[in-house]
Amino acid sequence: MATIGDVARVAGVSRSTVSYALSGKRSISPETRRRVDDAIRELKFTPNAGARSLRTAQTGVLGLLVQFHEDEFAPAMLQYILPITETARTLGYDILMMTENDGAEALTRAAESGMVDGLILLDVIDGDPRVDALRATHQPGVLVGLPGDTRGLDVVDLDFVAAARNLVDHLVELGHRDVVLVSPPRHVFDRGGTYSWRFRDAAVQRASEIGLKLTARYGESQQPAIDANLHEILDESPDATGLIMHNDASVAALPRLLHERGVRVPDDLSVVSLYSRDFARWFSLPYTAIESSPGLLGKVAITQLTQRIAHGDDAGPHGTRLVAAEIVDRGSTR
Amino acid sequence: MATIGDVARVAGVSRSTVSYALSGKRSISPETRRRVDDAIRELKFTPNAGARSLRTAQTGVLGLLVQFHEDEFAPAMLQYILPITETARTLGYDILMMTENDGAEALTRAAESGMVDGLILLDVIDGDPRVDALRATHQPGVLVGLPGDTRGLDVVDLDFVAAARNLVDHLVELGHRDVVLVSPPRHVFDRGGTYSWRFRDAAVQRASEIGLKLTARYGESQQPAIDANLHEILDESPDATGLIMHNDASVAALPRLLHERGVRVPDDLSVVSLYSRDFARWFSLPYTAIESSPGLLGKVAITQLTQRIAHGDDAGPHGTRLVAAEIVDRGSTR
DNA sequence: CTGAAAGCGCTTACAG
DNA sequence: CTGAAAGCGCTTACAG
Repeated sequence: MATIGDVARVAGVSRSTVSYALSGKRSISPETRRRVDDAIRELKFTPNAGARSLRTAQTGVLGLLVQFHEDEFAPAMLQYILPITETARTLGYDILMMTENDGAEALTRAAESGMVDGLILLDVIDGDPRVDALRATHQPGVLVGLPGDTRGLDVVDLDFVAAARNLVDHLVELGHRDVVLVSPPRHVFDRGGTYSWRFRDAAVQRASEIGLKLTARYGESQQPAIDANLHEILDESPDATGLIMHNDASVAALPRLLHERGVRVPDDLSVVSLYSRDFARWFSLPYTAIESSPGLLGKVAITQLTQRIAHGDDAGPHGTRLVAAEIVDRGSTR
Repeated sequence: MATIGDVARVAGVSRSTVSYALSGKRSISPETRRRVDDAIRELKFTPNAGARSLRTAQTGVLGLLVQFHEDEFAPAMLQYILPITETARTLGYDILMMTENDGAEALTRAAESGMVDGLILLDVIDGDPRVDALRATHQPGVLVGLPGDTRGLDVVDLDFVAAARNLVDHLVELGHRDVVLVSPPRHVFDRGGTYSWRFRDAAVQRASEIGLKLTARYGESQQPAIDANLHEILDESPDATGLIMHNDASVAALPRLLHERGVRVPDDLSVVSLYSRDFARWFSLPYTAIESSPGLLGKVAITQLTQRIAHGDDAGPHGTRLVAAEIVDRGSTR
């Protein structure tokens, strides 16, 4: 592998000139520039990342901390990972992906060893140990998912409160009076997945405000429990005319299950949910839904993080950005 | 951030002693060791990754090149990414994930800049430009997916030939005489996805050897084309009693579609396929299938790669490892 | 069992 | 417009 010294020798200039030609941080005569460029091309020179990061204390790498919970639906995670990786690259960063169970330890290791310039925490929950680890490192970081205590943190999440209200209003406007909500599994509530109760509590409150009967139930995330749970829920609310699905694994199973029960959508039952366009495509889901916007969330998160890396506290106050909840009408309600 | 010099000062020893205490490459007196360990703990010292990689020319990072084709089923990719990341960590490596469209350029950039010790190419096709780029870098690499020319390469893939034979034999043993195969979309064949024709050609050949009528059809990978395509295929082979699904997106849609058509499995139709246990779980797929073993493939690939990194050509001859195709009986045939 | 020193490949203040 | 030199934080041959 060629070094900057090799390039300097071939071009007949000093190493600093090669470095400045690369960075553009001072002006170079056209003739010198040409010779340097030729030498770089001839030697296929690429600056060594380790040396550069040692000198500049910048790596051009962001650490992405992904966690997989048994009670969550793994394929949904990919929707977030991909746009994050792509947005990062657009801004000149690569992604170091860390999937360890002990996310706090992984985060600390990446930060303390200077492997990354910043950190993205995916699927953050209330009381998430990674958040304490992030605070301890003094590294720039951004959370996707809202914890309880956000002091001093940059956070991005979907506006689940607005999402729940929108869906409730949508059904009420169509004349529904008896609706069932299928939430994430109870275990998600218990371990601090704030999106679960933010959505449910907002739906319950909105329903009571406008006189809708709303029955909130826990869903499941693993077969065969999903099917049994959905059958039970539907059996126990025979008069419900609307169904709000806030559960990835359950809504993915719903089309087949409703077909088995002979329930037609929207003729017999109006169904609304919350998921992304990609998710709808992968699972052939035909329901009107709040767009969960993983691509936008990833983009906002990475943009915020890179500005924090570049400007520190001058990038503005730390805070929470809730992405607006927009409804995509797929005709599954009436 | 504390440096090795800070630790040395606090412990009252030289920097080399701290370094050797860390690496264990020479013996240290118990008393010195204690003082060094105390200082490391006190200062929360973690060696700087950039400095270490500059000195040792080793990064402890592997580059993972992921590609997303429009004609493939994205959620299936996660099955490979996760076990690769986890196996790598077990062996002391982190994963730099690269998803650029121009995979060859990304690979070259990662390798030439010395960001990684080795490369994993996911979903390799025949004529894959990343393979040429890999050869040019002289970096250790492993391919998941079999290209046409494997000279000098370490390759890991599922044994699709054995998989196809197993499934054909399984159906024939049960007495089936007329079977339909749904392959990946035509576009996957055209762009060099060797798994598509390795599986199809082996199935066709095996069928002709043992006198089975086998109709091979192209599937689709995007709705609504998937449904239309499957309906057409089933309509045009009304006498077929068996169905071999070699198409992730189509098989994911099959349970609902068969239900809509009133086709019961296995009473009216025997169905076999090829996917992983995770995939079956995510999509509630009830079909007997060849286990595609993404976890095992990832593990074999990473193990092979790390040995190549450690021992170069002494790690044994370059070659192709085909993972055995095992059938998981889910009772969808008779 | 331990230390002083060289050097990995960059970037950048300093000097001209 | 350009160059010589220092130094980022490690590891390891060399010396004792």
